[in-house]
Amino acid sequence: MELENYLSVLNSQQLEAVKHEGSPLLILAGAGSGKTRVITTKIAYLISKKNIDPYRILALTFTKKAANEMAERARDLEPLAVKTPIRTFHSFGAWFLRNHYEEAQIDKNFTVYDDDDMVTLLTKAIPSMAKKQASLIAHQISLCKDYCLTPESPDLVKLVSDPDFPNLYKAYQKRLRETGNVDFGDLIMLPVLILQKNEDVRHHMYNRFHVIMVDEYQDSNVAQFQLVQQLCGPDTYVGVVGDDDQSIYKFRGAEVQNILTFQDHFPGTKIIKLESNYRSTSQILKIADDVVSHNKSRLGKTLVAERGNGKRAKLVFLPNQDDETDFCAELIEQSHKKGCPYSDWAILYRTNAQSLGFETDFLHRKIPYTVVGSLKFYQREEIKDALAWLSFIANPRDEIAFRRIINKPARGIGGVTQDKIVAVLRKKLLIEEASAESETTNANAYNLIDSCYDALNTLSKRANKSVLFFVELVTNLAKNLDENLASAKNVPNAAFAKTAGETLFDGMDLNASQAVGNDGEKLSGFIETLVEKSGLGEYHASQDEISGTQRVGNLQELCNAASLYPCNRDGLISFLEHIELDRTLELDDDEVYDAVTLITLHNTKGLEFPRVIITGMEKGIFPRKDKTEDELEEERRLCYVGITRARDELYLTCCDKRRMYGRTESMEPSPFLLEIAPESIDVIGNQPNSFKRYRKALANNNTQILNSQNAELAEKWHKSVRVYHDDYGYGAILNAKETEGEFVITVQFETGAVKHFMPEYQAHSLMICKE
DNA sequence: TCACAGTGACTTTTT
DNA sequence: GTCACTGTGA
Repeated sequence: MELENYLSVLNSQQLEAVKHEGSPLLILAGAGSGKTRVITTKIAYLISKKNIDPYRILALTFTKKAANEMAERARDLEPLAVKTPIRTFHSFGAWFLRNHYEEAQIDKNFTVYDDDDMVTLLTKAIPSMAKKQASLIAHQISLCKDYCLTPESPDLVKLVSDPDFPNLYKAYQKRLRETGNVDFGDLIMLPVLILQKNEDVRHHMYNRFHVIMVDEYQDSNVAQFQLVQQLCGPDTYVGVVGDDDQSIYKFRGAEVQNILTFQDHFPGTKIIKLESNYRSTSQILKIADDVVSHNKSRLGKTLVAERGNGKRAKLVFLPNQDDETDFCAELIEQSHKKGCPYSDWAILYRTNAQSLGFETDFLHRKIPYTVVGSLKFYQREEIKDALAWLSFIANPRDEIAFRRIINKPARGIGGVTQDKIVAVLRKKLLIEEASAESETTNANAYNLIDSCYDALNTLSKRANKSVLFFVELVTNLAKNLDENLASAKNVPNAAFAKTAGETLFDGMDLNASQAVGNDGEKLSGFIETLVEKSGLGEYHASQDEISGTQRVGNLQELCNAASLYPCNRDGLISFLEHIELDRTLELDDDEVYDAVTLITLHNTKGLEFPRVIITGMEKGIFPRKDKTEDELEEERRLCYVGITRARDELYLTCCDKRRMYGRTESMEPSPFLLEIAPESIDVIGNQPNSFKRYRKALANNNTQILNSQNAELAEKWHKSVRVYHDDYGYGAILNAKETEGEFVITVQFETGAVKHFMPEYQAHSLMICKE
């Protein structure tokens, strides 16, 4: 279809946003208002109508899924958009660092440490630290990096008050640099620091990117904001899209201020609001609005439904979680019998753990499903082992990977021996640092293989033999990979060599999964060899026999995932990077089939489904227990996100009892359920008493009341009830409402005095008079 | 250095 | 109920 036709289907605000130029642009886009359409159309428009080189447009998103979808849609509109880098923030950061590894003082072949690796590294950097404390510190370090604060930043104390923390952070950074690797936070923070310091790099970026677009801007953190800021030169066009009501990543450093103060940082910003919702029916939107309107801190906007009234949503009360599973399964089975595809359905939950019950039941009933965003696969021991091998071959200074693989299967190389070898490496690095030879760190840098050799004569006879065996194993495997390099040298660039109008040798196009030739050796073959030769295969096969697990099968799965990558170092690095930046296991294309989606609420951002069931709508689960007022608002936004994923049908389920920690607990309905106006939703099943009481109070016009405990009080202490107080005598209730979570009544006494009480705490002095 | 058994902690949410 | 960590004995 011609672009004109695409422009003609846009509403006036969308069209304005697409055509806007000349100043920074902030699009405030409600859920389902077609913001992805606006971004993709804008990209196509810039390329075909404004003659912008597709290479010079950069689009940034938060998840791989969103990036892929955006790329696909842009390409459909304008084939040249295939050259436009549409990336996640983190994959952009990784690309940037591969091109500037020297400035960043990291290894060219760096890999990315995840949270677990951070914790392990911390315990090695500071041996006295217990694991629990290490997790806390690791989390705090991540948060600091989200705010782009180095150990030297004076603002560090604002985030973490512990006076010892800067030193811990510093020690961690030093150890991390020694490995040559980076963590997630570095992928954003290091580029910012380099750009701030280095004018040449900055100008290079100004030349490289003339247009920068950011999606889901409400979830950007301070570091990401600074990155965008640094990338923008005086002539760069910047456009961001976001919705403050959908900001759900504060816990990870997301800063709503970024969207609220965008205009201050980018003067002359044009703001365009998109308030027409093309996704959900108005019944569903009404519920979403009922809930989110209880938030105090929001810009405030009202979505207008463009899709008619639709079906009423249903609130379903169920005895326990098994009934919840059954209810969902039967609902889906029935609709499937009537011809509705499984893929119309999505089951949403607050925590990953909740997927388990659905998985087992669906397996049993033969309902096909996919679990989206589950990290489980890459958390499996055997997968971590294989990935550690790959990481170590990619970067032999990777201490964490080294420790993981050197003694697995057991070769008699324990912690003491490992420490010795690592100490040799660290000593050497220290000497190098002192003699300032750091420029030569990369190509033939001293690594753990070298230090293994150097440590040999200090080891016991047994350890000596094992270490020798290990280093030879690694060397041989690495040779395997490097020999392939010669034959497959040009494979990665081949796919682009012909199409590139202008060649930019910065690897931004390098997408291994597209670039592997049909005939070239595949990386999967290498991994198979590795699994066999390293003894991992045998080791895990025996584990399978002992406990009936599927480890060998999982390892095979990992090999399959690598089949799209060429068998050389570049292929290995891109494979690892791909996995590190997107832990969700992708299905092979031919395996895409009709299935129910099981997904956490967080993961649904940017997605939509015809039929949605939000499960576990119980206090303590959703919202989670011990939330402060601010966090409660974020949970409420999460609820809003969940509701607005639904196109046509919405179900909310709430259980009376739920098994937790192996115990069965009695649950209360989620306060969010109480916020939905009774006329907006049909109720099915046995309403809990607290819920009934609340609704009754609501009917008595006590609309203020939020929590069910107070609803109980409100039933007794409502307006115009006569009371007697020990000190003030007789009176009548003027007003009853909830203030800051407490139930407060106002009483007019016969003496004329007006007093406020919390009846909950006045049982001894205040009583209701019988009529 | 390793295997096993007992204990305790535990569940957010993700790139 | 499950998983991971710790300490003990071989």
